[in-house]
Amino acid sequence: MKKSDDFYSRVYEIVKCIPSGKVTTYGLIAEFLGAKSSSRMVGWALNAVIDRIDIPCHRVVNRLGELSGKMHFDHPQQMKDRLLAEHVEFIGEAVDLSKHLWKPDDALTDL
DNA sequence: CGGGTGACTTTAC
DNA sequence: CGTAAAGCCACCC
Repeated sequence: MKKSDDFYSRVYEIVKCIPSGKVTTYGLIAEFLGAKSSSRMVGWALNAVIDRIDIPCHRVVNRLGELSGKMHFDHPQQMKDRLLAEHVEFIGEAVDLSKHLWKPDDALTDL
């Protein structure tokens, strides 16, 4: 495996590294990749792999912790349901980032 | 190269 | 809270 293929591949690698019970944001991933303004591409990249269980797209939320991508799931409720199953606490419809925010930097330890 | 796109973000009304 | 618009950038054709 290469450490850097494309922007997309990097997104997948990072998302796959998100530990259970943790979530991250599009902006954080994009920023980590060096293109903080390409946060949209992060979500778009996930949409291309939404079918791959290898990539827990449900652990990626917007900067407020809202499940902005749930609408793209076959069953939107599943996104929140999965997070709840991973002991992720919610504040209304948003994840409690103050307790479950994960940074790509933490992946460096494993990569 | 250029145009279209988007699961973002920010500002504004 | 809602919608709108702009900025922004990588990918695809």
